Order: sequence, then structure tokens, then C-alpha cells
Amino acid sequence: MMKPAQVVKALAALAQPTRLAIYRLLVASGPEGLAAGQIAEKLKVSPANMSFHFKTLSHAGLVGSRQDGRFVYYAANFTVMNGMVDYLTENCCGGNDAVCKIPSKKC
Amino acid sequence: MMKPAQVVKALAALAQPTRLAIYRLLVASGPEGLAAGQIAEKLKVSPANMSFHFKTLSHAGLVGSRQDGRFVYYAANFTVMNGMVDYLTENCCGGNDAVCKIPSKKC
DNA sequence: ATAACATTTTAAGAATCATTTAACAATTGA
DNA sequence: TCAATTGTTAAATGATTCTTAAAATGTTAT
Repeated sequence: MMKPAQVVKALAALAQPTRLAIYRLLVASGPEGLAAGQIAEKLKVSPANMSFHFKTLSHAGLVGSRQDGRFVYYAANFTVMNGMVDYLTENCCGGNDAVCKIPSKKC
Repeated sequence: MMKPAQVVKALAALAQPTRLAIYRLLVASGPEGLAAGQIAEKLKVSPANMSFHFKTLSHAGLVGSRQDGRFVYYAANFTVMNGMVDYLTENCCGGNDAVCKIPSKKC
């Protein structure tokens, strides 16, 4: 189970319009990911601001990066998001199945 | 599907140690919820600060409240969290099942 | 080497957020 | 009614965050 501080960091990383949009683009792009510049262009964000947001997402463990030539490719890492959801729904509904409103969760 | 701004608001509401702890207590407490004072005592948070955080969680749609005598009971509302998770995982892995790493999600 | 390209770093300013204190409602019981 | 209990609101302060601009790093092509 993730530690609270790490969950907070992941939630905070996603709680920003630009970063949320970045993350969703990467989620939809699969393991190959996208180059920083492609995302910047698509979202109309300056390179410097892009880097700032990537650092936050990286530091939270939500994305990884690899360098390919002069491009840097970013890709979503689902481990942290899965952990985040598990943390939020842990022990949900006090163990009462009948009452549980979380799909894919057996309370 | 939720609007981005609402998702950001929900994520931001949970991206704070005290509020995350509050929410988890409520998730585990089921539909009956807990009185504000019980949570404040358990988490060692001042009433004023507690109210501040409740307002944030309420405004994000993550919790609801009802008055019972002189107590105010708060309870988790799972709709927004489910919507949040759906939003994050929408179109995940570019539709490639084999690669998907999200349990309970059929890409 | 030199220039062009892709991204990161640094520094600065404005905006937002969390916490505390004190004062304010609302409900119950004497 | 009066006092005690429960919780909210408002104002003030300190800390964090977002954005921009400028300079710097690393990579490729000429």
C-alpha cells in the first residue's frame, strides 16, 4: 500500500489543468509515449512551462521519460495511479458489499 | 464524462494530507458517515480548520452532509471519485488490451 | 567547429492555499 | 431564558504554486 505522502503528491500532480491534460494524452498514447514538443504543441504550452509540469509528474512517479536523439519521450506509468485508486478505496463502505458504489471493487 | 475543471477540483480536494485522511475515514464509514467532531478528534484537527477542509471536499462533490441534532454528519459520495477515475483512464493504452496495466479496465 | 534544434534550469512576480485566532450561528438541556 | 455544546465564518499571515523570460545544456546536421 502506498504511503499517504506519495498519494498526496500524485493527486497534487494531477490536480492542475495542464498536467491533467498531459497525463491523459500520455495515457491514451500507450507505452511508446510522446515527445515533449509534440505535447507542448498540442496543448499550446511553452517549452519551459512544459518542463516544469513534466518534472512534477515525474517526481510523483506518474510518468517516465527516455531520450531518443534530441527528443525526450514521456510515457504514463500506471503503477502509481493504480496505487492511488487502491489507497482511496481501501476498506470502502466498511466492508458492506451491498452498499458499495465502487465498480470493480469488492468491499 | 466529467468536465476537466470538475476533475481538477476533485483531485485538488484530495491532494492535501488532512483532507485525504478525512476522505478515507468517510470511505471506510459507509453511507452513515461520521460527525464532524468525531473526525476532528480522531485526526487532531481544530474545528475551524476542519470546517475549512469540509467545505473544500463538499464543493468538489466528494462528500455530503446532514444535520442530526447538534451534530453534522459527513459521508463520502463515490460518484465523483468514480468519475474521476474514469476520466483518468479514458481511452487508456490507446485501446491496446495486451498492454493495459489498469486492473478492472478493458482498454 | 559552428549553427540549429529540443529541452531544461534559474530567477522573479502574481496568484492561490493552509492555518490560526476570534467572533458568530444553531441546537439542546437546565 | 441562560448557558453549554457543536460547528461555521471571516480576517490575517506565511507558505506554496504557476507562469514567464532569459540563460544554459545536450544533441544533431552542415
